[in-house]
Amino acid sequence: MSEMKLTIKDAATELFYRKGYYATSMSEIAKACSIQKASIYYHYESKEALLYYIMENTMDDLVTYLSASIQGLTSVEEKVRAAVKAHVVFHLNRQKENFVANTELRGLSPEHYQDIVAKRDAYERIFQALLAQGRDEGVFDEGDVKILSYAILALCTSGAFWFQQGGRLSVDDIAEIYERFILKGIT
Amino acid sequence: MSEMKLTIKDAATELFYRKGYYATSMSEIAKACSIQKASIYYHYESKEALLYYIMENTMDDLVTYLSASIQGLTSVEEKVRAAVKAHVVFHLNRQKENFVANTELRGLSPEHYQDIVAKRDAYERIFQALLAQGRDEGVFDEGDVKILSYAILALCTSGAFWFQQGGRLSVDDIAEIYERFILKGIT
DNA sequence: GTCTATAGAGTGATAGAC
DNA sequence: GTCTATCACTCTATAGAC
Repeated sequence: MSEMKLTIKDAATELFYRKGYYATSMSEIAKACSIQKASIYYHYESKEALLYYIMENTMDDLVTYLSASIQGLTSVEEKVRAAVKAHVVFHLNRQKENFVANTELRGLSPEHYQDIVAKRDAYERIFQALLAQGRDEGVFDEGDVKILSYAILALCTSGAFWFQQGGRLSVDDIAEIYERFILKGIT
Repeated sequence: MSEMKLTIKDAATELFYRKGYYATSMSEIAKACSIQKASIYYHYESKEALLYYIMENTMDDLVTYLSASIQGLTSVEEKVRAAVKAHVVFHLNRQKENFVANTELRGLSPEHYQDIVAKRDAYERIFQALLAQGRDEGVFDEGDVKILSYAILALCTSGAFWFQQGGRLSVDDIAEIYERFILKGIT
């Protein structure tokens, strides 16, 4: 990826995060990069392609990070703990792009929308499989696995909506609070 | 409130929910009401005023509903249970306007934004006071009251993002799942 | 209260020079 | 790769007739 292509992506992420996708114009993105708006179209086909590009990268990295975080662990409880921690850490460390990926789905074309939702569903299924395994092994409570997974992910994602870098609590502090809360809730 | 004013509000709520505030035009709202877009301005000063009106009503009703739901209860655990249930039930029964109130804050003018955020903060403080009371009485675990309140509210609000009327689970089913999960998490 | 007509500004995207 | 210029369109909002 060329330097300017990356600069544009970062500027767009920041603006989509702060103002929203529809409220952000190509002129504003261009201004943030000190180029003309026409120049963006050399790097990206359209505004929607730019949004898709941000989301696609975020989702792919998220799945990769989660998979790496639970690999090698043996007990299902360990795995869920690690998965929760990974989700929280990823969402807080890459707060802006995750916020965009979670709130601007409606900005995508139907094809791109389907693509991102498919990635999100695959990601959710990893959590659902762990919850089902824990339930079957008798480690976790009975409970509706789908609803529980939605609850856990919504909870862990919500940090990205209010977290402030350099604030009172560190990323690890917050990850630990959520981890304890969730494990108590399901075991 | 006149009949047409209400019709416009409902149509706008539906469209803001489905397409988002910025992606919805006054023409679309007008079309959904079978009037011309200019006629909307007889009832509402601007598009932003319409958004504010929706949010203000929702927040005021939410606070009223919560207050009524916990009034008369004595133990702090009872109160938290009732508060959680009230929050979930309100958000599922009035799903669309709650979704809008939670996702379109950036569409408001600075003054209106402050106003709605103040209402939201006041609402959150009711939960925070209950959590602090429970912690002081030794009924609940030690824990960061602010972070916990954000977690609980994000969790209970998230139902409004995926809930489908007439689906597999009823409003009461979901309220009960969340209630159990949260009470186990904090006690 | 609702209409038609339009002002006035901004939008995403493209053409073609350099 | 970036620029200037512009197209074609949409948007919110207003003026004034009825």
